[in-house]
This record gives sequence, structure tokens and C-alpha cells, in this order.
Amino acid sequence: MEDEKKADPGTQFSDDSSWTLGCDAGNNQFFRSDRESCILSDFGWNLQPDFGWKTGCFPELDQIDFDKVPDLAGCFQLPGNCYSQYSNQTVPMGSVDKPNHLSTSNPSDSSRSRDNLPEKSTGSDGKPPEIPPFVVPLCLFFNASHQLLLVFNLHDMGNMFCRSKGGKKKQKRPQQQRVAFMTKSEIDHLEDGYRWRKYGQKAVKNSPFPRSYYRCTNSKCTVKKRVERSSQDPTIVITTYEGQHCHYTVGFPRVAFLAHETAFAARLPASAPQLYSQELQFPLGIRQSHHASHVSGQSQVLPELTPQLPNHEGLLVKSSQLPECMH
DNA sequence: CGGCTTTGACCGGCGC
DNA sequence: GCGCCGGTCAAAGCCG
Repeated sequence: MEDEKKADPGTQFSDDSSWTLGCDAGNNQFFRSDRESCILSDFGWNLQPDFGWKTGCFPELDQIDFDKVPDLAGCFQLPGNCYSQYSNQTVPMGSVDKPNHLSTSNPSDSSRSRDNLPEKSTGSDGKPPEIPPFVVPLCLFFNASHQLLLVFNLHDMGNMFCRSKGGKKKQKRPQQQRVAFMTKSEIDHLEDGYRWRKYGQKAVKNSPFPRSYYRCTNSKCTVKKRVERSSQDPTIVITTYEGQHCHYTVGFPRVAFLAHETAFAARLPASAPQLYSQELQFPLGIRQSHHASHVSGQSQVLPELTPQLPNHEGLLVKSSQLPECMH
């Protein structure tokens, strides 16, 4: 019991189960559907009451300046001006391991989050090394000034918040890595940059809402996802991914991101925090520019990643590990 | 016509 | 063994 709450964030735990993430800002807690709640302060994070967060896959957040992004126990930290390119290649957000030649901080950090990810090819044939084509679900935190404060890799959150108890549970079949997260949205099927084909729909016991089953349309990709509405709160969509993509996102990434933002875009209330506080504007550090685009017949404003320095009112801070650029 | 959704049938695991 | 349930299949239909 206490063991689970006090899980060392630097420790990797095996977690093949399916789980769903929730967040209660007021109580400074995260929830996992299959675990007891975890108090963030146990991990050294102090939540201030007026932060916002949202979950999803953000293909546009695919570039990280590793010099400015401390890899903290499987977390990303994006305090503003923190994206760039290295080796003329984009670094997928899910690829959190630092390239050796850029490793500037604690070397023990570099391998933590890699365990969940596909291996990189070494590019021995002279071609550039292959970047793992992998997009992970993320949890983004914002302050009231719309600045992006923190990005959690949800797969790693799974590791942080899970400690296997005793013997292994018998499994029906080899299960792929699976992660679920909740999003407050009127749209059931949220854009995540990939194309999906629906192959089934089932009524769910004790729920008035059906569950939909999708497969990635890439024939070589075995990733599946399930989408259903929470029976407790019909405004919340529960999306469960199973497996890892073996390819890049399809189409024009900005469009994918834009469509995703369409699903999430809303306003951050000045009022007290909410459970699943979903009503956010564009991510902090992502400033809107006025490139018109059309997605699903709707005219949209295209968000553009724009470097911004953080203000001094960071709302989610790790007590002893504030990056220099946050001071 | 290709790509996608819909939907009833089917299958396998699990509990009783 | 039986029934329930979650997950998948595949034929039919829809749509651009």
C-alpha cells in the first residue's frame, strides 16, 4: 500500500495492465483506475491550484532541445524555449533518450525512459540513424498564462505510479503495452495524427455508451485503440492504445495537430481548478498564428510553435530541480 | 471503385 | 457444461 504511493520515480516497474489516468488539481493527486491515487508531492512535485492540463498525442511537439530539457525520472520538462533540431533530424517526442553527444546533465537519466521504446537502428549502412517512429500519449500542463510547463510521458507515468505486487497475474495472451487516458471532449474519436479504421463496436456492460474498436490503417502496424465514453461522466472520452506504431504519422503533421487541437481547444477558466480541467486555450509556448487551414470542412487557425520564455509564476514545479531557465 | 463504417455473427476466456 | 462478456471478423452498405 504505502509502497505503491511512495514509488521511487526513478525506478521502472513493469506494467502490462490497462489503466486510465485522471487528475484532481485541488487535491494535488493523480488517479489511476487500477491503483490507489498517487500524490504528486510524493514525487517532489508541488501543484498550484490554477494550473491546467490535458492529455493526448501531440505530433507537433516532436522537437526537443535536449540541452534545455532535463530528463527527470522519465518526465519531460519544457519550460518555454525548448524545441530545436539536432543532426538535421526531428526527435520524436516519444524518444526521450538523449543522444550521447548532447548529454550534458546527469548521465544516469539517459536510459530511464528508453525501456519502453523501440530500439533505434544504428544506421550502419551510412544512412542517418532511424528515429523510432513512435508517438506517445502525453499529459501537458499549463499555467494560467498559457505557458507549457511540463510534459509527462504517460507511458512513463504508468511506470512511476505502478509497482507490481507479489506474483504475476496470469495473462490470457501476450499483451502489448497498453495505456489509456481520459479527455474531456464532445468528440469521441480524437485526432492523434494517425489514421484508424473502425472494425467493431460493442455495447459495454453497465454503460449506456458503446465502445468502438479501431486499428491503425498502416498494414504493417498492429496498433489498436478503443474509444468509449465514461459511464460516470459522459463528457469524458476514454481512449486506450495498445501497441506501438512502427511508422510515422500520416499526412501533414500540422494538420494532424490542428485537428487534434480542434478537439481540445477551449478556454482556461479563471475559476477554481476542476477535475479533468479541460477548458484550455492553446498550449503555453504554442502561440497562435494566422495560417488558415481547413480540416473537416472547418476553417481553423493554425497553431504555431513559438518559443516563449517562461514567466516566473510556474505553477507546477519540482522543488529541488527547477531548470535554470525557469529561474 | 476504393476506403471506410456499420452491425450481426462468431470465438475464446472466464466464472459459476 | 453453460452463459456471459469482450474482442474480432466479415459482409453489406455508404460516401466521395
